[in-house]
Amino acid sequence: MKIGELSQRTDTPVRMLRYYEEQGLIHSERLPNGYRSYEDYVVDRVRQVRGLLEVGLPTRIIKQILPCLDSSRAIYLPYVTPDMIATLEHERDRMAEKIECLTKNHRAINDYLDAVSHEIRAS
Amino acid sequence: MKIGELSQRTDTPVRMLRYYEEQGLIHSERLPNGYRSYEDYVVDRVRQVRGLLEVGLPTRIIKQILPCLDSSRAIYLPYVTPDMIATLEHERDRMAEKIECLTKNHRAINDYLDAVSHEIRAS
DNA sequence: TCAATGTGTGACATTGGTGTGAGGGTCAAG
DNA sequence: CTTGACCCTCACACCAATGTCACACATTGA
Repeated sequence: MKIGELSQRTDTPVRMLRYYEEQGLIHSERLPNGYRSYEDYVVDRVRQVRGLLEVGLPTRIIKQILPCLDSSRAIYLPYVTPDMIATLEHERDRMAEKIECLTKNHRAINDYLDAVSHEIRAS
Repeated sequence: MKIGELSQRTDTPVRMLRYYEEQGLIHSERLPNGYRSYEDYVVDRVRQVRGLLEVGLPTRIIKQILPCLDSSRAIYLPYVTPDMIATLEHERDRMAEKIECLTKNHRAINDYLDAVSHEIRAS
């Protein structure tokens, strides 16, 4: 597919798709006329990238961890440096913290909304 | 307490504390000499603010939802505009999405690390 | 063929969170 | 009284993600 379709299917500005490519997060072939051409799996990848960006990971980190999250999961041992392991462990732990924070606040908002709706019903 | 202590206790640059105040996220009294003076509860609030910032919420939104997350939770009905409710519901839903995204990726990293450690043991 | 739409590159602007430094008060300890 | 640590304000700088615009070429449909 071309960039416009990918943009629609991922609800992502074309500008950003080119940026993600520049940052090494997604890959495209080129058609004879120079247009970018994407494989289907890129749709999911873009969604994943956006998700990770939204929870505060910078592209630098996303680029590092993405290969490890590929569903076609063969482990390329040469990639597995102690450095990489450390990064992954660190990011995993940070994710756990974020999950905790979000869960807590999510619950608090929910509780509040519940309380408000009761309040309103009572008035 | 003064800003330096708050900074230490929250592991937050002084610069940022002043910024959060400017954005209306925390509050300080002033000592006679002009120094900021914080109540104890601000420590928790700063931690909460930082947590929310880390998961990608802008200060503008944090400012809106913070009052609803106060543990001393009396509902001030005048604050409860339909607008506000909509914002809260929206942010709550976004949080749920983020939790899902983080959980998925957290698990994937963990699985990967597990697989790697087995791989290493086997080699 | 013409107009509209899509794509390419490149450059510049903006925004939000953050860093940093200047210049100047406050205060406690020596 | 001086020194050093802390605080104040203000301003400028930085970075990453994103927006926007200009200009050119490609494609497609009327």
